[in-house]
Amino acid sequence: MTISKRAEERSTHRVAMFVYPNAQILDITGPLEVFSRASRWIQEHLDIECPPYSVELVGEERGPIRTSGGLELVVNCTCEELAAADTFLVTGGIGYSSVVQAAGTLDWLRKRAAVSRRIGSICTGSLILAAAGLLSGRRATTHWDYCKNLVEFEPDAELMPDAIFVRDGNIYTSAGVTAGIDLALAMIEEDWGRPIALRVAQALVVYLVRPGGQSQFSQHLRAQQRRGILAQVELWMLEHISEPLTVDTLADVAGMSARHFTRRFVKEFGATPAAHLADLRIERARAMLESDPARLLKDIARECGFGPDQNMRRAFLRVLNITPDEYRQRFGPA
DNA sequence: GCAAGGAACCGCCAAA
DNA sequence: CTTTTGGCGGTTCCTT
Repeated sequence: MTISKRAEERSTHRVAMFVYPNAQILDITGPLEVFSRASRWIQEHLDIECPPYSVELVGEERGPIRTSGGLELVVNCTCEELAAADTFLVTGGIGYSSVVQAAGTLDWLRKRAAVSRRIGSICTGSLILAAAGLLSGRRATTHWDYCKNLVEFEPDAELMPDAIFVRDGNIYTSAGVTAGIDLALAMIEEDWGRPIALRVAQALVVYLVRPGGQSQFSQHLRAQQRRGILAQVELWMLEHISEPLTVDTLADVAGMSARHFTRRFVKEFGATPAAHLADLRIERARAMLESDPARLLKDIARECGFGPDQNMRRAFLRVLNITPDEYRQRFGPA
């Protein structure tokens, strides 16, 4: 078993999670569970003296806070009290809207970011990082329904709307709710290597069934709800997705010139024809990876219109920041 | 991982 | 005059 350098250090890494009233309970408990379970597993199996991770909840004040689900959590460390944390995570939830207006808190967050090894956010926590100016010039993601807000807070961020999580330097952002679990697993993989992260993930899958990923929003359903010639073209694309499709072909189907078709398409879908086609193909491939563990990647690639499986791999990395194989291991049947 | 060729994209301009 | 549409050419991006 290969263990990264960091594993040989005999200190406990502090993971601080910034929470606030009306934070989303799963954003907090998901990563918390991953880090504590990993900590126990690593200490037990690698015979390490002190636990590799300790997690604490940090907030404006000590004491109970009510999460958006109505449950109370106890903040055991205030912002002022927090010593240097190795990993600093900002949770999401509807309460984010108050946090982004608190200049003092944002200022404090900037200072934490400067002294932490890595900063992460879950769900709408990305908007808090954006408001603090920490995502300027960075690739980032957030909950699919809040992508617009992220761009408003930080126009200089390079938004990756479909990614499960995105790492840019020492800043990690993740998509909605359960993606926080994937984020925590990625950090454990970085610290301890892939085999251990996978063992922790396997242990967790037993308890955590992924309740909501962006892939559950079927583009086919959305296409059927749209109206107009471009919607018909989109349905045609879905029906012919395994074939090689060019902009010229699609423009013919729409009965327009390629130039005009592209213009109309971008206006309607917010993406260029090729980019949207890639999204449709990736969604089809994701569904296959999630449901069919036996199907070969090269067959999935062909059926989804990627051609050789290298093309699918590149498309996955480009859009989701993860390879098809890794996607299957994380989200395929346990 | 790299180079070459091709496809996609986009700004610009003109015509209807 | 504005809006819609199509063509051209340079640049970027992707596939092979």
